[in-house]
Amino acid sequence: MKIEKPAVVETALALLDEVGSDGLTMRALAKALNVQAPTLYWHFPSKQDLLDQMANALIAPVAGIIDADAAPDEVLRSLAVELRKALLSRRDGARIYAGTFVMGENVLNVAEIALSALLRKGLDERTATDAMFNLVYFVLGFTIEEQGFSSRWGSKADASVEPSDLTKIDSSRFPALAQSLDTVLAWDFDSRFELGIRTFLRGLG
Amino acid sequence: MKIEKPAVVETALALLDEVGSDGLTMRALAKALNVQAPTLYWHFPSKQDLLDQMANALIAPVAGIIDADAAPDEVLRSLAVELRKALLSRRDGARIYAGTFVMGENVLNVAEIALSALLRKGLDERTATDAMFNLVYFVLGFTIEEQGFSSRWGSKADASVEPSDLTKIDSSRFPALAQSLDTVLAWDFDSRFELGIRTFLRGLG
DNA sequence: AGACCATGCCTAACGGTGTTAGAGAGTCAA
DNA sequence: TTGACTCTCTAACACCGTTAGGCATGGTCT
Repeated sequence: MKIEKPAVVETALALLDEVGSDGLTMRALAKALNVQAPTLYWHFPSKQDLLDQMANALIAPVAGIIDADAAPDEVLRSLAVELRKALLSRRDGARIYAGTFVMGENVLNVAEIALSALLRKGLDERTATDAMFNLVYFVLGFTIEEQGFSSRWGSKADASVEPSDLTKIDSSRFPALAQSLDTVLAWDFDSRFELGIRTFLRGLG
Repeated sequence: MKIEKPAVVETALALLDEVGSDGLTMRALAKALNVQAPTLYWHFPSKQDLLDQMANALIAPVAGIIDADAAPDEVLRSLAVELRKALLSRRDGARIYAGTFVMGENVLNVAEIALSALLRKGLDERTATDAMFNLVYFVLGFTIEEQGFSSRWGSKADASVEPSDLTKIDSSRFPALAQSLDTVLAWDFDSRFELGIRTFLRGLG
C-alpha cells in the first residue's frame, strides 16, 4: 500500500501525541504506517526534514483563523493565542517547532498578518519587524516552558503540584519568592499568557 | 585519576562549544576526561542529570553580576541582558537550558532579583510573579531562536545570509514582509532584543 | 596484621537509534 | 518483450544511553 507524504506527517503528529517526542522514532512511525523504517527515507531525506514538515503542519491552522481586518491589537492578540493553541495541540509541539527553522508558507502567512497589523498601528517598518519576531519568540518560549512543565509534573493528578521542594524555599534568603509563593504554585498559564500579550501590546504603544 | 563532579560539568560545557549538543555524547565526554563512558554513571545517575547540572552552571554567573539596588527597570533590563549572554555563552546553550526544568539555587537567585524589582515597581504580587516568568520566557524563546538561526545559517561567512529563498518572497501575497525585507534579512538580534526588553518594561507601566 | 568494605575505574554487552546499500516486486510506456 | 521508474523490502553499519559485573586501591575495624 502506497503511503502519501501528507498522511505520513499527519500520522507522525498523531503518534507524537501518544508517545511524545522521545518515542517518536522512525521505526515507531513506520510501524504505525504498516511499513518498514527505511521506506520512510524514500519520502523524506532525513528525520529532520520530517520534523520540519510536522512543524509546518502544526501551525497550518493559525493564519486561517485570524480576522485580519480587526483592530491591530486584536489581530495580534488572537494571533498569539492561536499560535500558542496550535503548539499546545500536540504533545511536545513547541519543542518540535523550536527545533526547526522553516520559512514555509504557513510561517510567512503568520508573519505577514502580524507585520501588517503592526504597521497599521503606526510603527515604522524596522520596529514593526522586530516586534513581530519578538512576539513570536515570546509565544514560543512561553509554550516550550509550559509544555516542559506539564510533561515533568503534569502526570501527577494532584492539583497542587510541587516541583522539587519549592514549597519550602528559605523565606529569609528569598523573601519576594516566599511572598509570591501562592502565585508561583498556582501555575496559571492561561492568565499568565494573557498578561504577557497585554504587556507586550501596551509596551508597543 | 579521580574525576571531580564540577570539573566534569565544566568539561561538558567546553565540549559542548566544540561539538554542539548533538555531538555531546557520554562517550565523547568520557574521552575528553580520559575515562571510559560507564565511569560517568558513577558520578551522575543519567545524562539528563548531567544536562541539568550543566544548565544550572550555565546561568550561575547571572545573579552575581546584577546590581539589585539599581532602579527596578535597570535591574530587569540588565538581568535579561545577562541571562541572554549566559545562554549565548555556549553553543546550543539555550536549547540545553530549555530541556531542563531545574529549580536550583541559581534560578531562584535570578527569580528573586527579578521579582523584588517588579514588586518595587509597585506591581501587585500576582502580576509581578507572572511578569517575572514572562520575562524569563521571552529571553529563553528569543535566545533559542537566535542560536537556532546561527547554527543553521551562521556557518556561512556571508554577511547577507538568505535562509531558504526568503529574498524572493511574493510581494503581492506578502506585501508587508516584502516592504520590511531589509530588516528581516539584517537579523540584528542585539537591537531586536533591546527593543523587546524595552517593550516589555514599558508595557508593565 | 588480617579482614572488610566503599570508592572509582574498567571491559563487555544489551537494546535501541538514524541511516545506507542493494535487492526485488509492481506498473506503465515503447 | 523489454526497459525504466516507483516504491517497499531485508540486512546491516555505526553510534547512542545505559547496565552488569569485575578489579584494583586505600582506609577502617577487629
